[in-house]
Amino acid sequence: MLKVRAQPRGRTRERILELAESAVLEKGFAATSIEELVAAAGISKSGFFYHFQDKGELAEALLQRYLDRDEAVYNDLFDRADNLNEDPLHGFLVGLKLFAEMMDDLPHGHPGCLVASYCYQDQMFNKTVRDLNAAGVLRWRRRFRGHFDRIAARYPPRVEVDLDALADMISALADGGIIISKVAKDKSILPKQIMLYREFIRTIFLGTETQ
Amino acid sequence: MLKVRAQPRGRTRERILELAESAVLEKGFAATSIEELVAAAGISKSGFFYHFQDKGELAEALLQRYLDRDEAVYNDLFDRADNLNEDPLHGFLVGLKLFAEMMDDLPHGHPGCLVASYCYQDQMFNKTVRDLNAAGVLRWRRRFRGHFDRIAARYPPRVEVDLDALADMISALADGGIIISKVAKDKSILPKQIMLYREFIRTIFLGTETQ
DNA sequence: GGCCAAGTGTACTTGTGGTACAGTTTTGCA
DNA sequence: TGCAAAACTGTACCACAAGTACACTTGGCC
Repeated sequence: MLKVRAQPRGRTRERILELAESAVLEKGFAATSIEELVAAAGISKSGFFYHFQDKGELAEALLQRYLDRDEAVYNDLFDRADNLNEDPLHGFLVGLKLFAEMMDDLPHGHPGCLVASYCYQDQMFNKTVRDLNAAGVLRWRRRFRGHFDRIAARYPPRVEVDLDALADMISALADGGIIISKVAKDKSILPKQIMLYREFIRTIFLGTETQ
Repeated sequence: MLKVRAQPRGRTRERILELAESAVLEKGFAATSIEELVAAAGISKSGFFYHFQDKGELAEALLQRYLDRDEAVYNDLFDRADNLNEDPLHGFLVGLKLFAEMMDDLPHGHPGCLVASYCYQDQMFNKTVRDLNAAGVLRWRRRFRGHFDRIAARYPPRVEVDLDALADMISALADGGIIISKVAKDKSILPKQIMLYREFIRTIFLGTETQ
């Protein structure tokens, strides 16, 4: 190596995580080699093992970072939407619209969901990572279930639905929408699915006769 | 090897494909080794390469088989439901219910969707495989779009929706539902999502006031 | 009794994960 | 300014799995 320059705290680790995330989303975890990561990050193999004990620790850090970021972004988005509006239903509908717009604004479409990626490589990971993944899904359910409880208190549902299932539906639709978008190479599919979900929520709590 | 017994035509190949499919759905394609497959199939490594030129050919055959089976199963299911009922809407609603029940009856939940698995390991595959995957998604869209055209002719939609997006929604929800089911380790999630979708279809074409 | 599908056996190359450890540079702080 | 700790580098290894190549063998069937 020509340049030998230690980075400020945490910088290199972040860079590795960033590179690893996109590689994992494109090829999967098993096919992402440490060697390609260190080459891209411009460090040596030893540098990698300075930051992570082994590849499994990378997997864990990667997912933890993803879940943390995800939660921060969507908490912010739905809180902002809620604060714009007194009514819980209309606040949530604004949130869903912002969500759809955010997905629409991604220049190359959504890069992929680590939870989904890990799900299809389950056996590669230890219990800690699998539990982390499960907790991520349940967190989404709880977040949206909270919205629906507040909404249902004011707007009795016009359709008989299980509110937990309705909360899971947004996770399923987002993960599925990402996949269909990626496979069909049409980035507009995901935001459209979010907007369809929004339409469903609207008819559940407001009915169809009000249109 | 102690036993040297050639199998009747196609038998061994099928066995490899069967073993490969479940292994790929559990660990991903890259992490599925040829060695473990041949060990499980009770043949030698050379035997594998007699049936498949390389690992890529296995990937292709695997996906092709999956898509063919998938199409046969769902064509049969929705055709049967349609023939039970004169009305296109009610026939389709019966089909969705059968679909949900089928998912509910799987003893260990849905084993996973190869399309989704391949999607998150995209860079591992050649163009043929990727095109095959995309064609699979478009086939689902066309199938359901056909249903909606027939339904909408008789029941003007009560909610403004894009029928192509509505057709994609079932693919997204199925793929997403599989993921959420697997990650949360709750096999009931997927059938519930299908039934929620069914409820959405019902309100779109019948409205909420008829309930 | 010969053909051919369906294999076996063996040897090889390459890539990857992981270990070990001594040395070097940079940063942050007092 | 000086020093300890952090953040690396370089080199040299090991074990093993993936994948390749190819000559050889077996058994069923017409």
